[in-house]
Amino acid sequence: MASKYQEYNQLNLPQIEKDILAHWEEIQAFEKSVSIREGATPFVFYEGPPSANGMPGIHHVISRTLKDLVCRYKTMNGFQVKRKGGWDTHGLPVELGVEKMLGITKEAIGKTISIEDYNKACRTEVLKFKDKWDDLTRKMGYWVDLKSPYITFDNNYIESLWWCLSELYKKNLLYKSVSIQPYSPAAGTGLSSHELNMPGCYKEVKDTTVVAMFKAIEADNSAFLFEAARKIAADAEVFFMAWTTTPWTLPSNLGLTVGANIEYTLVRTFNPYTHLPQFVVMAKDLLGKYFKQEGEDGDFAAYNEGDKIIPWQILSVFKGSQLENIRYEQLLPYVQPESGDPFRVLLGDFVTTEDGTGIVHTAPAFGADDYRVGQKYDIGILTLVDRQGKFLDEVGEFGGRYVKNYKSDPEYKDVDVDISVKLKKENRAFKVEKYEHTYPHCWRTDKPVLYYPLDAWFIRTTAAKEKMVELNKTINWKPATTGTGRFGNWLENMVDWNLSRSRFWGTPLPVWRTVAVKEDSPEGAVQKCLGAKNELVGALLFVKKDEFKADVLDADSELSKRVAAHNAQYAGKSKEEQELFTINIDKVRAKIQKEEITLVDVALANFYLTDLVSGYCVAITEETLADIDLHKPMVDNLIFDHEGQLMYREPDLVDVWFDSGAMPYAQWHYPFDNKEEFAKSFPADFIAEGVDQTRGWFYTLHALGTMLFDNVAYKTVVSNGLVLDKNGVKMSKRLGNIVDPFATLEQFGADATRWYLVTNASPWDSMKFDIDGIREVQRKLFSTLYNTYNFFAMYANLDKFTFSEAYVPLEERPEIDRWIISLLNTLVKDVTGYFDDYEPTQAGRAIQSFVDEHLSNWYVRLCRRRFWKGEYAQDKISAYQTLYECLETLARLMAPVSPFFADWLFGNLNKVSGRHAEASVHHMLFPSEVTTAIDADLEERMQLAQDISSLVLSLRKKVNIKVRQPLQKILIPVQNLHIKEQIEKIQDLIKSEVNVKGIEYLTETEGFIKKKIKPNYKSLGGKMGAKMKAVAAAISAFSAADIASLERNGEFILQIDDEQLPIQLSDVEIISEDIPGWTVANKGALTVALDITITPELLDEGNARELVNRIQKIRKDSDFELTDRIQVKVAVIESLKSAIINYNDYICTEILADSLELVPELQDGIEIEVNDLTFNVLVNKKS
RNA sequence: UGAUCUGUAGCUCAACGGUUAGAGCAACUGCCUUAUACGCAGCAGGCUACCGGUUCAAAUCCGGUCAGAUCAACCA
Repeated sequence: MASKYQEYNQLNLPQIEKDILAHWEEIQAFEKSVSIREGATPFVFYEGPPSANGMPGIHHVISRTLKDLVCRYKTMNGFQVKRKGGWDTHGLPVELGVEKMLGITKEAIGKTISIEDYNKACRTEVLKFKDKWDDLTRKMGYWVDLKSPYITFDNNYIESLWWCLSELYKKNLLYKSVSIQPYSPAAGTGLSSHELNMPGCYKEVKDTTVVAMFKAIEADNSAFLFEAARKIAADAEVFFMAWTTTPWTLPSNLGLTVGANIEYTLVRTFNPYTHLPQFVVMAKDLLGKYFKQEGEDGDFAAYNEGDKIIPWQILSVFKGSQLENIRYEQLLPYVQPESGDPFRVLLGDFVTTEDGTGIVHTAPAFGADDYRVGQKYDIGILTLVDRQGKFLDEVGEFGGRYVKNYKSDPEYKDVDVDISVKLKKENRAFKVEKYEHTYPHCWRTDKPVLYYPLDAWFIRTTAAKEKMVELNKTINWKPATTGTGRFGNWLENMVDWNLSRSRFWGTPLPVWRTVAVKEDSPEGAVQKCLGAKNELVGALLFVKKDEFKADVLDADSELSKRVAAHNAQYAGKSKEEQELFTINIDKVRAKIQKEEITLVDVALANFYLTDLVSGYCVAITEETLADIDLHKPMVDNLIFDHEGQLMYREPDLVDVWFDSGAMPYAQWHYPFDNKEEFAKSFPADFIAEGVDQTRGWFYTLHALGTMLFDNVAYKTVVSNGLVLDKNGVKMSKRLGNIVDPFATLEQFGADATRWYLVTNASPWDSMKFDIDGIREVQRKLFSTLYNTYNFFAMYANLDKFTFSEAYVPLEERPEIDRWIISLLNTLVKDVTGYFDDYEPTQAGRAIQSFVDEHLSNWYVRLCRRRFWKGEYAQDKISAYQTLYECLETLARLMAPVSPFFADWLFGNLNKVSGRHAEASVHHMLFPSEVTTAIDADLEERMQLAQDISSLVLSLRKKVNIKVRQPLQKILIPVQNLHIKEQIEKIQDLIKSEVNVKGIEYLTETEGFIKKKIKPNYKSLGGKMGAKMKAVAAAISAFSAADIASLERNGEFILQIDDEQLPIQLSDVEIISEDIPGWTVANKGALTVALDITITPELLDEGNARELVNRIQKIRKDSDFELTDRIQVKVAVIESLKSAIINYNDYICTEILADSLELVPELQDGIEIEVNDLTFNVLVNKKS
């Protein structure tokens, strides 16, 4: 144990942190903080895995601070908080980074670079900055287990993911389906939503749009339309009008969708192009877009071609629901769908009347909504555009033409225009015009994207929607609005989760099928979904000889065996069939000798083993399982033999969000290992990430938790906002406004940075990061507290205070000690409440204001003398104990947010006092409030003391009398006895603080003091309601007599509009505004008057104090020790003579002088100035 | 385009529907200090983004508009 408190010259947070870090490592502080809670209730935390392929930024510091402080707080509350770290290692950002590094594009992968080499590059690249991340983690004081993190590319991790997928598969929640996805014909590839959201992808374009006319077919359900029309023209035809911005999708039209509750009209008019009489159906709300007001009910007979005003007339109005299933003639009858019942009117909830006609042209192949509603009504599908983006040959005169100018052909003619012209000519277009809107473009080719039907695997999240919504209600969201708003909304509008990614570096989908990779028509395919690695046993692995290092079966004989079995199937078949399907093993062997082609190529080439030309074929056994890497390309080379049919893996990878969403299970390699560990750690008590994860990690965790375990995955989730630069702009490399976290930590230290990030704004508000804010925190909080500690250390060392004396009972301590202890306990209560509520911002701010306003600038300032004057007796010990307790408690309160400084402070104190056995504050328990120490009255009167002092100081300033000049008295009018008693208890304090001799109270104030009355709106408002204004006016108009009457009787009857309204004393606030003849100041209801008469005695005392002040400065400038005794000579000045004589003792005591002499003249010495008089003093240290 | 969040002093943030919207930072003027810290007092600085509504009373509640941010997207 140290005998002295360490004293410091200057606060150096970064240095403190380096020392503490070393200390933590030495005592294994983090590991210990977990192990000492062995057996305690666990508090489960999940670490959202960061991706280490980018440098960490300052925004990572905020969310990690949040996570860390909660975990530390919970540990200090007695929970055991394990924190397994993790790395997110798959996914597009990694791949794009590698592509960029290698200077290649997606197309090159598998061609100029093997998938294997490419994935090898990803594997190393993804952890490129792991060291940097680890370094940041350490330096910022984030306690997380970095030694055994989960890594998403790990085989075990992937195996758990496979298990999850197979569970979903078993529950029929995993399925393959066509989905309409963004597709770039120019690049020949589907696009991820990420790619579609790259800046500049949505471009403003001008497209030719057309309102096409679909001819209704007369039948029972459409009779009501025709009836109305037939009254006017016996041969009337009725048309549905539908608008499209993509006329090229019209040949693929199979339906028209209307809103069930939208009102539609049948309108009689003329076609503006052909001028033929017409009966058309469209939404009532949109009539104004197509018909001029003046034409309504116009004269049809008088209409001539080319007339500007076209007459029109509403024949009937009806709901969209009445149109359901009415049939119409195909608009452009080039091709019919193979199945389904097309060309009907459908109902869809996505229809609006914001633009178009309220009738939506529906081509299931080219729109997600269209597809969905098409499925519902089984209208089939027509995909008349190929993957290059051109019409199929069957599409008549348009066959073979590109629907957009994908080849940058200068001669390109817009198909949309030609289709529109054709429709115009055929009397099938009502309006053709250019329309400007935004449309997504391929970021690579800059060409417009098509929505196109592509195969994909889905998780049927919609099946679990109800449950997910229900479970979400039990989650504690911070802030709550994110849970109900952004997240709740997202759940309500959920669609099935598209898992498929056509990439290379990721978790492979563990589904094998008996159909070749690119083969269509999967009808009758056999498929299986693996749920464990060992289910691969028995699969055949095709590899090049040097790729598989295991000691394997005789591959050749295995191959022969398989080929023989295969051929046996065709034993009884025709010769042609045998020739076509059986395999010549010798040919295969020959090819094996020469070529190196992977199995994927074979599979693509129709998977006949005759074309099998790769090197080796082995069957996987238990022994060789260990050598299987669960990534591409190896998994693609694994093939199952299903009764002679081969099963190939579905080529897709799984969305990386699945990786992270399954981390509660996969981090433990569940269910293969750690079953108990998992049971104890699911669900999480707490997670925290940025709001941008709402529909990412938060969603995938929730979805999988619900679908796999019928449970939430987390109980509390804190979503923090973004960190913006000081101008409110998102930080990005492009703008160069990234704040380097290392430089910040180096310069200001982690604690100041953490504190700033936590207290500046609520974590969920996006915050503008300004380095000056950190500087301020450092100065205001840490410097202040540091100085308070240093002040304590300095005197405690002199007095050898080590907290060895018995604890002085609170009731025996002076008022001010009890006050700060009371406040301290209030603080403990508040801070605990805030932390429990996941409101660290409020907690930090409360601590900050305690340190700054109360501890340093009131308690210490007022108690200074107690520390350096007088005997080492109860009062002094009480002061030391009080201050010590404040500092120690603060260290514990601050520990979650500023772990370094807190431990430093705690350590410094504890090393001397040895009060606690713990080697770190982080092993301590969080302080709990001592309710009995809280004294509301005491806190109130200290507030009064502070207010009164502040008022007196402002009065002094007004009349220009320095505080050092003592004054006789102050005068305080008091409304009631309680206030008077309160002030009396703290009057000594006020007197010394504002340097006055006495306080007088005015209780009988009537007639003497000028008073002002104000209505208390809050208490009156409820009673008076609408009469409030009149009441307030009446009260403001009170005379002094009225006020006196109210004060005397406690009640007053107001006369308002012949109504008598009683008011109570509590309904108003009465302020003593002025005391005639005195200098007065007010704050709220408090009034203080100051006697500014300076008697000769007071003047002497003031001068004496001035002199003390000057000599103290000399002592300090001369570098005397605090305890050095001195001798002083002063050159006499007449007006100061009496002061020096009368206050000689006082001065000597204050300046530790053995003698203070007046001499006529001084040659040497220092010139000083007191109240505009200059003279010399000589100060000598007594040797 | 939509959903969500945010918009208060030059800057960062406060303000149970209730008196004249407050603090800190920064600038200026003083004061206090045997704590290299700080504080106190004064002086400035505001159409609480804008427009409406509810209410005796709105920065606060409700609509709408605008701006910024995030996420999402099938937008005819």
